Amino acid sequence: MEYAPRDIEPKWRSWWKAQRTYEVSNDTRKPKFYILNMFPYPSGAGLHVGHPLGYIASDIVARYKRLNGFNVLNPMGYDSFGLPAEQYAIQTGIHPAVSTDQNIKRYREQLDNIGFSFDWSREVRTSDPAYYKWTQWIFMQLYNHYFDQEAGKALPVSGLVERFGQHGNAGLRAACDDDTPSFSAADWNAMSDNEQQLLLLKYRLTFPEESYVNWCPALGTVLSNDEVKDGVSERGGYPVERKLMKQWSMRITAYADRLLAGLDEIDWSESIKEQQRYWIGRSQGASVRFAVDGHDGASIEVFTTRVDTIYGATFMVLAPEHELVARLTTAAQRSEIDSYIKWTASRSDIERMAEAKKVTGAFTGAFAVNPFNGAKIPIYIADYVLAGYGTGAVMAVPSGDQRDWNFAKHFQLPIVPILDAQQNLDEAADPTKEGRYINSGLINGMDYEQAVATLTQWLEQQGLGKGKVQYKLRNAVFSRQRYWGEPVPAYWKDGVPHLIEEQDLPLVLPAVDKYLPTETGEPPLARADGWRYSPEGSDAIGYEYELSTMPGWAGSSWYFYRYMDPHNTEEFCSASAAAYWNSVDWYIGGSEHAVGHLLYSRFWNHFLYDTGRVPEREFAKKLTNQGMIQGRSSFAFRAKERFFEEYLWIKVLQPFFAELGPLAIPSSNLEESYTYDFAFETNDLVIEVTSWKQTDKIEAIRQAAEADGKRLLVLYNEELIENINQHEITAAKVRHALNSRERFFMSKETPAAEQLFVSLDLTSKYSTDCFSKLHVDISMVNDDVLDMDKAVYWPLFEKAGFKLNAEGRFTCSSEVEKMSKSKYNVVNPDDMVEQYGADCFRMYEMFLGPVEMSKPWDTKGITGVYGFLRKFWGMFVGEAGQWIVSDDAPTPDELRVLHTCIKKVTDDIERFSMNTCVSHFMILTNDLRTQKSSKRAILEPALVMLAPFAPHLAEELWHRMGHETTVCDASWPAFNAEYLKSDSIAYPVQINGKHRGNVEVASTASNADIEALVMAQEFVQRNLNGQPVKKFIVVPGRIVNIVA
RNA sequence: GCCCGGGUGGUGGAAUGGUAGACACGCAGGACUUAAAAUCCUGUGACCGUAGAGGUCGUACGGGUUCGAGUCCCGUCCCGGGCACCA
Repeated sequence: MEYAPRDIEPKWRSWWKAQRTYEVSNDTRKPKFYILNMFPYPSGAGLHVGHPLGYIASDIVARYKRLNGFNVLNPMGYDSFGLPAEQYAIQTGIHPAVSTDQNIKRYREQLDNIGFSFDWSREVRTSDPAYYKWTQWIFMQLYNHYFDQEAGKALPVSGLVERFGQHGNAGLRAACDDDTPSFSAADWNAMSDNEQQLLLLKYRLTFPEESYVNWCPALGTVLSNDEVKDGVSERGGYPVERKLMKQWSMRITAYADRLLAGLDEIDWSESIKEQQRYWIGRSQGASVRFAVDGHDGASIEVFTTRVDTIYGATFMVLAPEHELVARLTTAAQRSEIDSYIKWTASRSDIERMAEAKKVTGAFTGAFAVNPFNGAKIPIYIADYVLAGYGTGAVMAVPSGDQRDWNFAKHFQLPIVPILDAQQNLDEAADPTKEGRYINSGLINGMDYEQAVATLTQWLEQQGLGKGKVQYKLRNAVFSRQRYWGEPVPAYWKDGVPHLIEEQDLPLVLPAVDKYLPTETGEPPLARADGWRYSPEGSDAIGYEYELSTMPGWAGSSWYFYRYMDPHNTEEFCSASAAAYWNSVDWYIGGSEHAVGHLLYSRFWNHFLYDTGRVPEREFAKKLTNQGMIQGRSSFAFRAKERFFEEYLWIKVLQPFFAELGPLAIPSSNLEESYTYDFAFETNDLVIEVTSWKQTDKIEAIRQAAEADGKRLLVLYNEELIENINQHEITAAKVRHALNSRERFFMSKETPAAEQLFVSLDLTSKYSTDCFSKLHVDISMVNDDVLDMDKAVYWPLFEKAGFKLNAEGRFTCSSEVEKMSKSKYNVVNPDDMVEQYGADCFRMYEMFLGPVEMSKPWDTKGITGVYGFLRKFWGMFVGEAGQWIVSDDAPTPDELRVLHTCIKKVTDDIERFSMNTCVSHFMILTNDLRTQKSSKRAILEPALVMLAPFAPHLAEELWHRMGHETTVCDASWPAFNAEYLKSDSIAYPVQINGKHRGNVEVASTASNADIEALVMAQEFVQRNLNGQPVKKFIVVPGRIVNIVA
């Protein structure tokens, strides 16, 4: 009986469901293993073949670990808040919860089809109030904590209040806003309750603050930096402006040091760690205050990583947006500064990038005073200094910094060497730290270490600066002006935020009439009736809730804990569940989340760890990035107006021109230069090519022709289309008009075709602006040839004509790009599963190549995997459907084949090399079939090994073998090296590193035996050709190399 | 410009410093068939060669280390991804 996945797969899927095969208990003595996939956003497009790649690989690991005696947590859920559902709601009025629910159903069906071992009883959805109750709860914990630098961790704000009442904030080392004032206990106690609350916000780990955001008026929302591309929104391409808004913010900067240090503890890919390090951007240096000459009280603070170069600072540069610029600019320089500021404001990011090498700037007319030597140095502004980074000011040291050097050269500012080891300062800056300082007052003669210590100490004594560590990392904006997200559990009273009571959680999203911002620009939640909170003791009207919602990363920052204890109504996760599952052992997902999700999650996890709620500082021990599956897109070329002119010129009119002489030929500026498209020297006919819909144009040309005394032939594009594959017909029309005496020729019939597509291989004859390149659904294209029968039903090809190639076929071009519905290159797993079965689909996805690498999807090779599964099945079940597995004792050869496979597959799963596992199974099957072997002692272990890859087939054959419980609970076969031993070893023999032949040697042979045997070989002597042997190398079990 | 990947047959890819190209696709030839499909068998890096003898070249390019390099080191080029005047 043939292998029939269509019969066996649904059967076992429902059996697993009935048996609850994949439900996992928290209560077991078994060692645990927690494997996790990044959960998907359930988009309306459904699952495509790229999604399951990581899921299949992790499912194999999950099943493998289970076979090895682990209690495996392999959960799945949905990151179900998100913008697409909201956009859809705006367009259709359908509540995002409804469309999200539908999308999830579809995802679930597709996922179920592939036979994953997910424990669906633990599914989570971030948009479920029972889930986001705890997202809100964690938000409240963050609000109620501050980061104490002394303790190196988060502590309750209640402790802070107590401390303020007794000591003020003197001596407190805590993460806080830069503008936090110093105050005494008396100051504190004299404050009103509101004033105290506002001050506490400067310490809380989440807090509202005015911050610049990327505001997109068209979308009515705030976008993150990575949602903005080239100054417009990535989605929709709407303009984005910088706007100051009150936003909730997360004080992630408090954890910068720990987030950086934690990277050393975890087995994540180096590229992700590097990206996070860069994002955190720690730099150690000093802040120095420069007085401004003639402006008492004004000072400019700079941060420098090279305080040792301060004597070489010959000018200062401020960002154009720096707050002091207006004040410092002298009357004489004002117009220059104003025009520079105006110019920089007009420059797009792209321009700034493109001209990165160009030096621009303007002098303010003011001078700063170097605190060390009192030197007055000019203050410039330039847009290479960023307002948002550091203090927005740099002390420029042209001898040590190339950018400063360029600037100094351009504005003819002095370049002062400060180290005796600096070289060639005429040509470039030299950033060395070697040598001894010169021209450097206090530190002359010192080396780098001494200089930094001396200068920093001096600055601190003088109160002019201090050693400082600075991070690029900014606090994370946490508000979104959107509807479809978690409501923030806070309300506003007299301009001060307050949390709602814990017992009132979850704060459920209210109904709104529309999902758009209000007319006054408030977020959609402002539309909700009665969106107010009435705490105990307040009047019935209550206070307005926060109107913004949480960002997408809120719910995904802790979901890995919810899977451990998904139905807990008392806690986000019980201590016992967290203690058992501990943290994620292996996390798998795309690298695009490197600094979004993966950094914010680590931040929340550090916080939860500080408050004693989770057992580990880092939530995932190991992380692997799966590569992207790219799609192969197909494109058809649609003719533009210009094509028809070129077509007439090339295919139809050439002979006529040869005869009658061309007067006008098409060119790109044809319409302006010539009245008609074509005219002849010796015939009074003129030709116009245009669409039949252009009646006004045709009439105008007709009048012009009459006035000129020309006879006019109008050829419709549409009539050319109808005869596009037989240009003789058009030629005949031209011939007829040329020879006629009539004045005006125009087709009377209304053409049926409206657009023309041109086969790829014909397009090269025409100029490139003759065509638009349009995506064609890949289901209609086979080997770049368009299936015309299918194409006619496709909306793109409505009323279309096709110019076919010489073989009468229509070809398309193709490109590899990201798989996406809008590119019509999506391959849906359902079709593959339908045709070949889930097991085959799973194995083929693995067989494509290493999981971590991106690769284009190509279905061609799937028949190879299908053939393998049929052969494997065929070792158990005969052609007539009879069971052909015997209980005979296996031969040493069969055992050797089996154990080779056990070893390789075991090793390769551990190192996530699934493609080679599939190869090993193929080799095993090919070997056993050659030996006509069907013995239970061999096939049963092989079947268990195959089970993680092809679970349905394995379950079927496992039961046919007489087992009643699931193959998932079998035991992974143990490798026995004994079976691999053989009596002889075939040594490859190299002479001077070149392979010359093989020699079969007894495995017991000594090196001397081997040498004697090898030297006796005819091919060895022949290749040595009489040369003396200098060295004879035997690598035991591997190779022999003779050096001559 | 900086950081991280990667570059191996017609294609996807394999190879703890030890016979480069496993496994699969595709292609070619053959078997079965009236024929086709399916299936099975054989061959398949390039080149030279009278062969299934034998040989030369070959893992982006140029050097190096080594008995031996796709793999390690130095330099160059190209492709992909990320960041971008970060003081």
